[in-house]
Amino acid sequence: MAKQLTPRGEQRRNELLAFATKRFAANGYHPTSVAELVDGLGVGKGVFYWYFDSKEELFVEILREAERALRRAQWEAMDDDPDPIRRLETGIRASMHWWNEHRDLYRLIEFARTEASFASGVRKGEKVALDDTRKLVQAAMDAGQIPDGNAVVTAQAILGVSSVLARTQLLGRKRPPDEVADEVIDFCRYGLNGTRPEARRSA
Amino acid sequence: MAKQLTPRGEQRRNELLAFATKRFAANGYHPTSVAELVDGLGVGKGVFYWYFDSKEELFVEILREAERALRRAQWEAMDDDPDPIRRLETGIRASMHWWNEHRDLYRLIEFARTEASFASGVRKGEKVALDDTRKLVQAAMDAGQIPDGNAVVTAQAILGVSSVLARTQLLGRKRPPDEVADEVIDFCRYGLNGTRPEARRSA
DNA sequence: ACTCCGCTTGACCAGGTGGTCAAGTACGAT
DNA sequence: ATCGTACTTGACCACCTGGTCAAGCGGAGT
Repeated sequence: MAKQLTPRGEQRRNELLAFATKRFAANGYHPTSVAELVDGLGVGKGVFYWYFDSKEELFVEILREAERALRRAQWEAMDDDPDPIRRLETGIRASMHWWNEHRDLYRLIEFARTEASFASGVRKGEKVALDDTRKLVQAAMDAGQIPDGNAVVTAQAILGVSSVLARTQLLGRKRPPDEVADEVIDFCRYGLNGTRPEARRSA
Repeated sequence: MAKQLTPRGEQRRNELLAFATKRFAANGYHPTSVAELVDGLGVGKGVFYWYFDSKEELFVEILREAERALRRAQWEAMDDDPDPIRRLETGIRASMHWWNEHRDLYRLIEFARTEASFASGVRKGEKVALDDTRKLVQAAMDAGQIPDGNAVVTAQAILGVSSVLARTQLLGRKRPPDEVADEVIDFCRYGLNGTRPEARRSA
């Protein structure tokens, strides 16, 4: 697409993006028709196709923006901390807060992974996330903070724990993001055998 | 449904189940039409509606059978081992082998979770899996094998690591199930800080 | 006052969709 | 041989889908 938009146009486009996100998350991508979207906004169908080439493009756009926003949130939180383990923890915490405020997007990304037409895009985004994580794990290994091992697998495991606890504890039961982040960090650091020498748990 | 089926009927039904599983996993549930299924099998449309009330029922049936089969595989593997940690490990290993041989079903369950009409069914199945896991974690805590903690969250974390590494390592890169299971177990036991005193890694 | 163009309208389309059903076929039991 | 019923056929249906487009609107620039 990439069209020149006036401020008014920009706003319409965002309305469409936001409303579609809500409906897709609530009802699923396929069951939500373009008609439902424009009716819900009280506009004609042509509006939709003025801003997007297709329903599919709209969805891809939502995904792309979500990934960009999450990544930015993580990087802003990690800021310039030089300690890899602390960066990792901060990243996890930032992710939890972000998911907490963009619950709909979690489900959309999960769906996108299950359908061939979107899976490749999602995988690209996840590759970036994995690589960010992997680099931190590798740095921590190099610095001797944690024992050597397969950094890729370790990074995936960390993302897996984050993802599952985000889904179940944060989005499912509605626990506070910081609490869930603490649990993710705990499990990732110590695993089952973890001896936790001192009290932790942040505010 | 629940109809009296002759052996021939039973076979047809299984053909439909198997073919639909393959197509749903490859193309997605919604994009796969009933017409495509019956054409692929070279039968008339009435055949489909003889065995299933609707496309949706077919899908739910696939999910239900998948969950039952996986659970049975886990329990058969764990058999009568009294040690909870070892049971946990065996369960993880069995799951990896099962997913490895039923790759299509992984994606189907992931999709089912993203759509309101199927999500409740999936959650029920996952609740069972979580409870099985939680009981083992609790038993290990009670026996003093691992430190006390929130057994539910821990169980979820274990399932999360299993799930992610199954998806990425087992199904994505096509690593052997036993290797992936070892990595899951390693991470779950020791986390990042894990010191691994002796060489592990099974054959 | 007029023009221009970003934006909006909604009837319309071709092509599917899930689902039905009257009719027929195959086959085991008698 | 015939009968009953488990199964199969495929034309058919009402409805809905994503997408198009000629026509019109409205507000900023002149």
